[in-house]
Amino acid sequence: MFPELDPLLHSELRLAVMSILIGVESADFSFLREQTGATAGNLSVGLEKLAAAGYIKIEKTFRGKMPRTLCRITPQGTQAFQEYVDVLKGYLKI
Amino acid sequence: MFPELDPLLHSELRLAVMSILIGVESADFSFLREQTGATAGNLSVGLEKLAAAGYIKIEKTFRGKMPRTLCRITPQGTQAFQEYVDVLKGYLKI
DNA sequence: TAAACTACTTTATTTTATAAACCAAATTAT
DNA sequence: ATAATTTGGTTTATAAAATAAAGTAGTTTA
Repeated sequence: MFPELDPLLHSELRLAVMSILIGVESADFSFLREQTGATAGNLSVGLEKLAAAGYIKIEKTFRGKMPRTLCRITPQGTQAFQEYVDVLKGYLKI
Repeated sequence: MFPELDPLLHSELRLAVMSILIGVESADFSFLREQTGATAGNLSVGLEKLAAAGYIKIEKTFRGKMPRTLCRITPQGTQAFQEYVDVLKGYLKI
């Protein structure tokens, strides 16, 4: 009746991050920070968790001399997100 | 861009409870326990939180000699649930 | 060259969720 | 009759998570 909601995605911040990443080729740390309104610390931890699960891929590069953390969703991430949405629809009856 | 998801509803158990209650006139503790699969302790705490927020009303009665805890959603609860769904739709783009 | 800013990570604190233990009465079995 | 089990929960303790604070490393601006 109420299958489990992937706990990794059932978090306001991580869900927002995935929601952004699913719509773009890639996004950097600052952009995700602006869009989500999260603090840098929370975002850092959140991204690390998503990466550890294989839902996103983090690529560290430089833009000129400044460090830059690029994130992109993986196929597993896309699938997990889609599944989460489907399960949630059952909860919400939508 | 990402408005807050009511933290009281953004919990797997409490969301499941609300999802049940929104569709029925009332439901008792045992029924909610069966449907959600939650332990009695977690359900007890969860219901108390929803009641404290005014999202549900808890009525303690007896069925014969056995105690019975009846729960029903309140108008505020219905509204909060609806709002939660709407906000979530923004996250999920559905 | 000192202050302030960018781009983070790490650690600590608070909150929340989960699980375990407990309680009281009712029912069932011996 | 009484002991064991079940029902219907609450309370308390533990584990996990989210949030916030502090720290690091380097860059840009005044």
